[in-house]
Amino acid sequence: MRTQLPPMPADEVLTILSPLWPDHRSALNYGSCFQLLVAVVLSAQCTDEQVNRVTPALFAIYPDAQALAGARLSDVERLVHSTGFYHAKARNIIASAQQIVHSYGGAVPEAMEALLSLPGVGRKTANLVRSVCFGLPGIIVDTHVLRIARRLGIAPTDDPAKSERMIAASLPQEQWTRFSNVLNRHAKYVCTARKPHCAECPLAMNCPSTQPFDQHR
DNA sequence: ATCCCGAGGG
DNA sequence: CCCTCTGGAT
Repeated sequence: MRTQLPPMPADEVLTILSPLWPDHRSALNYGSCFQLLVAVVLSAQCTDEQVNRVTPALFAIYPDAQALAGARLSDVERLVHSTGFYHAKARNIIASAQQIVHSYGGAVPEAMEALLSLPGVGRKTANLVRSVCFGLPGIIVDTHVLRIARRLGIAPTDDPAKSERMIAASLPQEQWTRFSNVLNRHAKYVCTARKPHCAECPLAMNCPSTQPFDQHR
């Protein structure tokens, strides 16, 4: 009964949504590239707001890689507890800090392979840090971008790595970062996971996932 | 009760 | 590819 629409071209989606989300800076609070890296690692399965609640105390005690590299696990665990996955996150940010100090002279590296070698840093975190700190292009596939790209038919997959490749292939490199940030915002606030606000979405008319009276995956 | 601004391990 | 890790939001 539902008419199946073809997927919208990625550049067309970006053209329509871009004016609606002019402010594309991260909602995370940080005072340096290292602090951003830590904040992004902490944001896994957690809201930015919750991360921003714990980072002031964390960064007051451990402002840089040097300081965090010498931290005690139990102290860091207590500080990041409310962000969830606290054991792994605490262990990972300490180990990453140690690796940054010992292998990269205390500065966050910009090479993709170097970032991916840091414990707790995957493609999403690496692409975001490269984008914000170094102005390098990358598709930042978080759960929001993954969901909206799937719904729009731009990247019909649940595999983030595959999604990243599909989106990258459908856009010129100079639009990668902008696409990531605009789609993240739109997915977070309009094309939401639980109850998408299709009535307020300028793409609804051409979206393969829009159903009569809303309601869908 | 179920889901969520990831990554690592089996 | 699947599973697990966690607290907080809904």
